[in-house]
Amino acid sequence: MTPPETPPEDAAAEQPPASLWERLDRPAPTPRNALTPHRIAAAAVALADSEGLDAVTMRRLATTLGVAPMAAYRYVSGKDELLELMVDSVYAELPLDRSGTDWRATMRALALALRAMNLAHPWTSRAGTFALTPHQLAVPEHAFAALAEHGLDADTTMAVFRTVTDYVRGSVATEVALQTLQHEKGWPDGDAARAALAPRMTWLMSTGRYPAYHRYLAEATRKDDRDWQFETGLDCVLDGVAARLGI
Amino acid sequence: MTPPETPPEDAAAEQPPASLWERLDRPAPTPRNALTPHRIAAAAVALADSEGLDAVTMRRLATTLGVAPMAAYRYVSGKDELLELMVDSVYAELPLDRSGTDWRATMRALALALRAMNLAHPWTSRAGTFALTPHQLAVPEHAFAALAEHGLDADTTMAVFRTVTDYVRGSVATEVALQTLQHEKGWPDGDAARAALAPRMTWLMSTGRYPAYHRYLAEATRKDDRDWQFETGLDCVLDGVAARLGI
DNA sequence: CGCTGATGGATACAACGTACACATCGACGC
DNA sequence: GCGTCGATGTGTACGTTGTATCCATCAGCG
Repeated sequence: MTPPETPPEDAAAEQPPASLWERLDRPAPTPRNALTPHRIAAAAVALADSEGLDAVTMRRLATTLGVAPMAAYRYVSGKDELLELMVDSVYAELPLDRSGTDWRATMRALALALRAMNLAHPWTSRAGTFALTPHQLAVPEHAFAALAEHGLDADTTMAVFRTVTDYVRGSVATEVALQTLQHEKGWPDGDAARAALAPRMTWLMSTGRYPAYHRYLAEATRKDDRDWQFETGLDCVLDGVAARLGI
Repeated sequence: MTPPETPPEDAAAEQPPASLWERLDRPAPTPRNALTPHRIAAAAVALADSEGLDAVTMRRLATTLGVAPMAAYRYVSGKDELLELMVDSVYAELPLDRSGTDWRATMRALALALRAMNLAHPWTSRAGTFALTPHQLAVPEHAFAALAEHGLDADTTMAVFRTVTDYVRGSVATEVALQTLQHEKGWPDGDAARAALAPRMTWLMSTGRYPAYHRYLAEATRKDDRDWQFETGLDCVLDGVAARLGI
């Protein structure tokens, strides 16, 4: 969308315009009582948590900060950077304690933590595909450290990491999509959701094109046990990784 | 967002207003030379394929159809339904040939087909989280049929399906996010992307907080071999499923 | 005390989704 | 043959969004 990035660097410094994260690290030139990237991010995250990502509007955000609509643009180049900031601030909460346990326990704990994070902030699975922020980078760092002692080459290490986290990402995306739908339609639980979806589902089943799925609907008993579903899949993935890599 | 759905049903029929998919099945009451859901979906998909999901605007769409901005609303209740239609029409292309091969070959082929679909239509990983359309339902149906003969209970069957497809979804989401970024910034390949991201990355590495990741950057040789990455992870997942379920 | 650079405010614009009322056209009963 | 009617597409309009641009204000320093 934006043209290939040609900042006007004829005037003063010739370094690129000090990326968001560099600016963030210096302690703010004039610490009045005012706006900071952290305050902005915190407000945006709170808004997204309570009313969904669509409620995060530059104007809404400015209102909750008690500030004019354009004020935040002093700290964030646009909405994209705001989203990066939000995602990074959520990743900052991830518990990455490097206990002395083995790689499998570490990866399993990481997977559970990532899922918990995504369920607490459901909008991350829509916003945070890949942003390369400091706290996001801490995740592979953490995993690589745990995997380092097994003599895997770099590519295989990454493959292990990606396999596990990609499963988590996909699983959580599915889960969050359903949870979000339930939430915004006001269905209290899985039964209510199924009741609301029943007409559509009944019609689909009446076409006779989905006999196996029909059987599933009739026989399944853990349709709402998301924890079991997630961990069953996760253990399969970890088994597979362990077996294929001989660790 | 929308109030809990109270269609005005005092007038004529008292059945719910004939869902999108029911309307789609009857061959269209007056087949003039005109707009149909299929034409609309095809135009929208073409637009999204060539210029990204953000280019799919009710107005843009109307223009490419040679029609007034509001015309499509006769066939689609709003943009959400348009997205459903788009996603369904893309799933319709999925090759789901039920060859006589075993479950593992079927699931592997399904995973590869899903990935190919998502790479051909990168916007699906942003739009199509869970929509319950006819052609989407055909995917679990296909998988369940292949898994039926192994005596798994319904919940376990679903777990197998979800484990594999969730891995695919997550993996493809990562891949597409990067590909999209590259595309919209105009970077021709992975090296160009790394070059463009170098300032940010250099700064991150210079903090010294990511030694393991730094080592990965230096040593990895298959950073751009997405096929290898995907299939390695996929085979891990399939191994794990097979081992844990004894099949 | 007056200057300067940083901070926030005000105004404005194009583009978006979509509600609503209107025009037009094909088909069918008389 | 003709008038009627329902289905299909048009025109206009409103509220909301992201953001560019210019202006007011204030802190801190000489």
